[in-house]
Amino acid sequence: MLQFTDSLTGEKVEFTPRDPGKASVYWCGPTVYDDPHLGHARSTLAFDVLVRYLRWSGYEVCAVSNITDIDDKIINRAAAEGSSEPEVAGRYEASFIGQMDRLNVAHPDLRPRATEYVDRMVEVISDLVDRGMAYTTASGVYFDVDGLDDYGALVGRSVEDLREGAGARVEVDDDKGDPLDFALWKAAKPGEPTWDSPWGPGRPGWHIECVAMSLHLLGDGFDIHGGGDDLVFPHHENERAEALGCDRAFARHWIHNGMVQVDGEKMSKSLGNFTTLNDLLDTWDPRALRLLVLQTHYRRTMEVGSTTLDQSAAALARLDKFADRMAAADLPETGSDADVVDRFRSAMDEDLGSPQALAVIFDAVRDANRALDAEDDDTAAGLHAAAIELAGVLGLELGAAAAPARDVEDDAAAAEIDDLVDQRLTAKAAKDYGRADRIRDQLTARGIVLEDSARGTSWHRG
RNA sequence: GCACCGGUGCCCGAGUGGCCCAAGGGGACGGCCUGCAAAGCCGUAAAGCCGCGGGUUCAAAUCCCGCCCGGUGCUCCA
Repeated sequence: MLQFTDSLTGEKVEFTPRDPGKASVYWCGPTVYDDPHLGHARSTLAFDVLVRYLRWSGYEVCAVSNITDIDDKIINRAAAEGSSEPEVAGRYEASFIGQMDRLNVAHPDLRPRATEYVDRMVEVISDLVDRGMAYTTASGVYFDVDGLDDYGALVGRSVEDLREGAGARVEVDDDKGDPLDFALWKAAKPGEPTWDSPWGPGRPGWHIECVAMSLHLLGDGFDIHGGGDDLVFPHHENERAEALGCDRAFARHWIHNGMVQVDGEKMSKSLGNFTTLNDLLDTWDPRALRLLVLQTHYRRTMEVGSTTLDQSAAALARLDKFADRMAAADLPETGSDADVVDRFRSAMDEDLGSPQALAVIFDAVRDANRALDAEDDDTAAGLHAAAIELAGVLGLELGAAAAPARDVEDDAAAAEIDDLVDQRLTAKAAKDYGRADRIRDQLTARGIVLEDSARGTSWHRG
């Protein structure tokens, strides 16, 4: 039985879905104003694994993740580059999806866009106004935090506490009755995209889109709402306030993933330790990043850097070699080793313990290799099947065939290298090892690594 | 400043009262393989006590208090 930490209570809860056998999951997708970064990757991977695991566990899952395609930053970007908001949003939505595809992230069942939900947002806001939970000013419509008993419950702070912090740091907007109140609808400003509303032309505030979309697509009291830790406040707190302000049951459970650090520091553009995902995935196999993410528990802060990526790439290479070795061994067809599967399930059921789950897989790999060495093909087959199946549950496909295609080598250079490799083999056959080694050294100096095997010699760039 | 989260071997990182004299991965070392290597497989060592100082307990990496360090949040960043 799956248990996970519900960030609303901070306690582990047993997952008991609203509808038996079904799981409804919503997590916050990106605001598409720039290329995705490591943080997006980690968060998306975390929920990808959650969804995959729920499915594998037998749940019928409906997974929803949004695209926020209207927002201050998108407007600013469009203005800065002299293009339009839809153009900016479209470009970075495509960028996001493209990078997530490289990471083998399963597409959510539904991927709603904020701009497609403005009417429904207006409905939610109207409801809040009718119920006296929100008020109108010249600059827009604001949510009245005092109307809700447990505002601050998600972030674990009292209204007074939050107000103190807000008063200390935030410019209080004259229009707002309380510094904690937040905009549901922003009145139109020159040059900004606008939609019609009962309060005049304008655009939706933040937070509101996720409420409109999640409740519409998954229904009241859906199971799990997730996102990065940094969204807990104010984003998720405010979403919750909006839904509860309408007297509607919101997410039954909340799951938040930890942040990413680079070299022990906050990852940010200004620190210059920031690699775009795109560049990173050009340099490392996307599966190495997934493996790295899985090796850290999802709630913890994790370290990403060239060192840790290299380490994961090495581990991945071992898994690929394992898969290839077993595939070549012509093992009997068999199901996954039941004990390994059980241990994997125990690990994942315990707050999605992917690090331990991975340990189970690595143990199976070692044991399968040992079994194959001992010519115990039946044992090897069951362990191999389990390792492949369970890695798949985590979104990892193994084997050289699963690795991304390398850049096509320059034909002339490749032909020359092939020729040298042949010459070396000839020398070896003649037991002229001095010459064979000189050729190998020459190739090594060019960054070419040779691998001899019973089937001949292959080479790759080191 | 306030709040929350974290500090575990050379590195990444599990573990949150006894099953821990602490998983797994990387690296190191040794063996097998090889003409020798590389790759691969197997194995071994490595934390003198899990940031520092107190305390609770029969028992703590795990709970409490203080301190140091890192991160996140405090109006729009996953």
